[in-house]
Order: sequence, then structure tokens, then C-alpha cells
Amino acid sequence: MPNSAARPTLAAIAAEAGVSAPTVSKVLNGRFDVAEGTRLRVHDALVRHGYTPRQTEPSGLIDLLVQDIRSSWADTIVRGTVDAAAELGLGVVVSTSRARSASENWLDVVLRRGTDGVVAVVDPLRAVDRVRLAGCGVPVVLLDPLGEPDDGLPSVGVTNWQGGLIATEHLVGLGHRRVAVIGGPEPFWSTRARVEGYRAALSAAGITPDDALVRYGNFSESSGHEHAHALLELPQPPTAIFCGNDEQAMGALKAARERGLRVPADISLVGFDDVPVASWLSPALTTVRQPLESMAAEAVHLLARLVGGGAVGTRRTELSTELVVRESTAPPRR
Amino acid sequence: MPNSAARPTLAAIAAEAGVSAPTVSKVLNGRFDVAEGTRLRVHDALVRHGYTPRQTEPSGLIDLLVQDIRSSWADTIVRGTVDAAAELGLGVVVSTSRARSASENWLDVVLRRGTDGVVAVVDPLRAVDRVRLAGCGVPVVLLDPLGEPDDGLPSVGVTNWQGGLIATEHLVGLGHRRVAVIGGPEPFWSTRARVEGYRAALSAAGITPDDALVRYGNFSESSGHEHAHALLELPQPPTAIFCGNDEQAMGALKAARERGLRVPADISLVGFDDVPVASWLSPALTTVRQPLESMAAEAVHLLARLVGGGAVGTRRTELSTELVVRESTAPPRR
DNA sequence: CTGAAAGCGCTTACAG
DNA sequence: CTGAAAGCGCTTACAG
Repeated sequence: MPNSAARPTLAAIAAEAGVSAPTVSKVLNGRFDVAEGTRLRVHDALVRHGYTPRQTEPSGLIDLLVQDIRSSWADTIVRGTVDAAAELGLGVVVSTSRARSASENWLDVVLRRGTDGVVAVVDPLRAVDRVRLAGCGVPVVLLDPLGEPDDGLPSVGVTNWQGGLIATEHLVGLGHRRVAVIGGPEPFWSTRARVEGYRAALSAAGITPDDALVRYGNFSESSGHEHAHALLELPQPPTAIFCGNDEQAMGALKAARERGLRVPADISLVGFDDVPVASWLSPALTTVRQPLESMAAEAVHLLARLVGGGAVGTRRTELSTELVVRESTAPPRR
Repeated sequence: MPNSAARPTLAAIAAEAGVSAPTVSKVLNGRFDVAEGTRLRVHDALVRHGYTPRQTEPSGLIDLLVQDIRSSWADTIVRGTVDAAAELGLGVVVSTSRARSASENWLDVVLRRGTDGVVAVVDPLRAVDRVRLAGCGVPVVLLDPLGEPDDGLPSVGVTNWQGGLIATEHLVGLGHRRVAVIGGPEPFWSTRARVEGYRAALSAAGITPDDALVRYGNFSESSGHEHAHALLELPQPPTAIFCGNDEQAMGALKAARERGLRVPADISLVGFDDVPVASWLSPALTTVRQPLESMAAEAVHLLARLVGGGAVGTRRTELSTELVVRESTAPPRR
């Protein structure tokens, strides 16, 4: 068992693998004059000890991992992170999951180059990567994680349950009784919380939730479009739809139009996120605002505390959602 | 005159400053046990030689410098850069001008940490920074530079003149004779090119450009709003306005509405950029599309070639603009 | 293929 | 304050 407090040196790896320092150096630098068996043994020791070259000073860099950068939602997270980090004198390296899967050794590259910490958005790191990061003393903060909040790392999220609640309360308050939901992907923790909030608001108003009115999309405009059509074809269609994000609401808006329904006169629509486009739509979209920039800033600040040696445990920070009432909601007809 | 080919070592700096290596080390590490005069002398030598610590392997990182990240335009540049860099196995560190001015020694931090190259968007680097980067062998590519294209660094831009031309030709083709322009900031090279394109289209159609119809904004929605009002108050108002970017077009749309004018029935509007919101506006905005992601990708590829030791000279690459006709343009009334 | 020896760039501990 | 000496982590050139 190596002394896990100190970062392992090349010499330590050499001792562990039963070779000389120059040999380890060769393996690290990809030279060809090393026997295959030796290379394997050394490689194994390097991995097991989470070796990173030399004692480096803080890089002044944090890594932001996002699944996909091609959305307004992601853009806002990037902005919030870059701005908050800049204020602390930290640079932000932005990586997408695509980039990570492209290079098999993504984490090797990051560790070699050096990083002060990692903000992982939505997609949790693979367990093996978490272990290596922990081994190298690199702190990680989760932003809007997919899974249950308390899984061993500090995380920043949003009050999803409350968001589902206030969106649905707003619709019920306008007089709607048949309210549908097109949630995000069903396995996501955030989706479940939002749908539960929706159910709670319905129940509180004495309305029995109807499972036919609960559907799950994948956050794309086309999935909103598709599910809205299915919902509106029902024998007893909803008079209002609460959508899992603004993209899905835009798809639903399109579907309503295609069926000759006016929004909000014939059908009310509520989104989630409040991306910039939401306010430019016609009708402008009523939506649940997520404070994405603040969430990103909070994640950066947590990370900075961890980098500075502070402890935050596995704390979960939740920022609150807020209903932004615009033009896409109104009382039901008749 | 130092040997500018090799990166200066700490020992070389020591010799130059007439002190020992440990003393230089102390200055570098901000120790206090160094006489003020000595510190100054050493600091001066460090700066003059563009000292960076040790011989480091490529960082696998490039730096993206943007003035302000709070715009759809910037978001798209960031996306394009991150995606293109990821494909080459490079990480992207995003910095804003705000961050740069916040830390006086921004470039010191970057050089110490190591960067393979820099993409500078719009805002050219200060001359002194260019010199230091060149001294350290860090290549720089300009993206959509403010000034004249050929100023000693390779750059990627867009055919601005042609963009102004096709936007105006479209309006003239619809029958408009009084066409106004609300350009971007007047000193920008791109603004001048676009306005010249506008003039050329007018002249080609036998219309004498009227200086009262040429105004300059600052790319914000509010400046578009303000200038559109001024234009529409003219004794002989325009029947169409070509705007320097989509934000300004959105401001002009608002101004037209406030005056009870319908778009496009009473006034036609053309934007520039084709940000995502443009297609969601009502009426959807006719605009000149800039291939921002391709521009960013091109800049990254140029940079990668330079990093790899290739030569590209001071080449200027221009990608072409394209008119996207939507709903905000129509023939003039009567 | 492997590693003892020399070397590089830098830092640390300490004598003056 | 300053720097000679020792040391650290790693790499290179080369003998076997």
C-alpha cells in the first residue's frame, strides 16, 4: 500500500515495478525500447498510484465537463462558469463528452497538464475517473447531476420539485383541470422531481393525476412536438401542457399550430429553463426560470473552496426556480 | 542580444542580471528576502527575455480570447472552437477581456501554465502581448479582427462587403429605393466593409446613397431601437433598414412596432449574423448568415498548423456570407 | 532491452 | 540580502 498522501514520484513507481527510473521515464514517454512485459508492469504501477508528473504549482485552470455544448442551456452554463472563474483568476477548459470519448485517455491528458478542479455538468464521471481524480487530490463538483444528489460528491442543483409545483399551480390557478406534462428523460432525477411537483399541485387542487397525461421526452424540440401531437389526439385532450424544458415547449407550440390550435386561447404551454429564445417566441413563453448562471457560479465557488483546502462534505446546494409568466398561458376555453 | 531561438533558462536570466540562480528563483516565487533594486533588475531581465519556466511539453491547450461572452454570437464562436479543438485533441481555455484586465499579469499566468496557441476574437492583442507571445513561440490567429486584415498575423473573417451587398440587393430587388443602414461601430473594419457593400448595391441600382440614411450603432438591441426611431422620424423615412447585426434588427423591430408600423408590410428589416433567435422572431428575421462555427473551426485548424510548425504567413481567410430570406422583408407599400 | 552515470532546470536550507 | 552547496524529479546518452 503506497503512501497515498504524497504524490508518487517516478522513482517510487520504479521501485514498485522493480525497474529503474530511466525505464519508467521511457514508458511515460512512449519509447519503443522497452519490453512489452516491463511496459505492462510499469503502466500498471503508474495507473494504480495515479501518477502525475512532478510537483506542479496550481495550474490556475478548472475543467468544465459538459455532455453537449450545442444548446442554449449549455451556453449559459459555460458563460456562468467562465465569468465566475475569471473573477477568481481561474481559467476554464471546456470539454464535451464527445471530446472525452474521442480520446481514450482523456483523464491522462488532463492530469498530465494539471487541473485545479472539475465541474461535471449533468453527466457524472465514471466511477474509475472519480477514484483517480480523488487519488490525485483533484476536487470535483457536480452541477445539476442526473442521479440522486447525495452520491458522495458535493453538487449544485435547483429546486426541481418546487419548479414542477409552481408551474402546475399556475395552470390550475387559471382554471385548468386537464393538465398534461411532457417531462425530460424519465430516469433523470430532475425529471422525477419535476413530475412529482406536478402531481403534488394537482392533488392539492383535488385533481386526480391521469397517467395518460404524463409523457417523457428527451429535451429536444422534436420530442416535444411528437408528444404534444399524441396528447392532443387523446379523446379527452389536455387544455394545458407543462413541458420539461423550453425546447420541448417550442416543439409543442409547433404541434398546436399544426392542429389549428391557438396558444394560449385553446391550449396553454409552460416551459422550463427560460432560455433567451423563450421571451422572443410568439406568444412569449411562460416558463420556470432556472438560475443557470448562478448555479454555475455556485459550483465554481464550491470548487474554489475545495481547491483552497476547505471542506464542504457532500453538501447539496439547491437554488430556487421562479415562474416567469408571459403570454403562453391563459384560462381554458369556456 | 540573447539567443532568441532557445527559451531562456533561469540560469541565463541570472547571468544577464548579474545575480545567482537562487536569487532569480526567489524573485520568480515572490519571496521577500530580495533587495528592491535586485528584484527590479531581475524582473526586467525576465520580462525582456520572455522567460517561462522550464521546457514543457505541449500543454494540449489553446486559449480563446473573447471580448465579452454574453451574446449569442460569442456562444457560437465558443462552440465552434471547442468542437473543432476537441477533434484535434486540444482543450480550450476561454477567457474574456474582463478577466484579462482583472489580472494585470494575465499573460504571465498563461505563459507559466503553458498554451499551444491563441485565437483572439475581434479584439486584437496589445502589441506588447503579441511580441511576448511571438518571443515564446506561441502562435496567434485572429478571428474576425477589428482592424485591417493584414496586420502581421493570420486571420479568419467573413466576406463582409459581399454581405452588405447581397442584403441591399435583396431589398432593392424587392423594389425599395429608400434603404437605410444601421451599421455596427463605425471604426470597425467589418462595419466599413458592410456599409461599402450597401453603397455599392445602391449605386449599381442607380440609387444615390443618402448620408441621412447611414447610421452607426454599437451592436446592442437598444442602439438598434434608438437609431431606428431616429430614421423613422425623418421627413422622408426609409422603407427598409439593413442592420449591422441581429440584435440591432431586434431593436429596430421593436421601434417599428412602437410607431404602429407593421413588419414587413410597412417597413422591411434585414439583420446580420443569423443567431438562433432570428428564426424564432415574429416575423422571422431575414438576415445575412455568418458561418461562425466554420470560422472558429478554420481558426483552430490554422492554429494547429502553426503549432505543428507549419507556415501560413499572414494569410487572410474569408468565408462567405449567405442571405437567409425569411419573413421580415417584402416589397414596399404602394 | 536495461540501468548506472551524468546532466538539466530548478528549489531549498543555510552560512555569511 | 546573497549565493555556494546539496538536493529533487526527471531525462539523456551510452555501455553492456
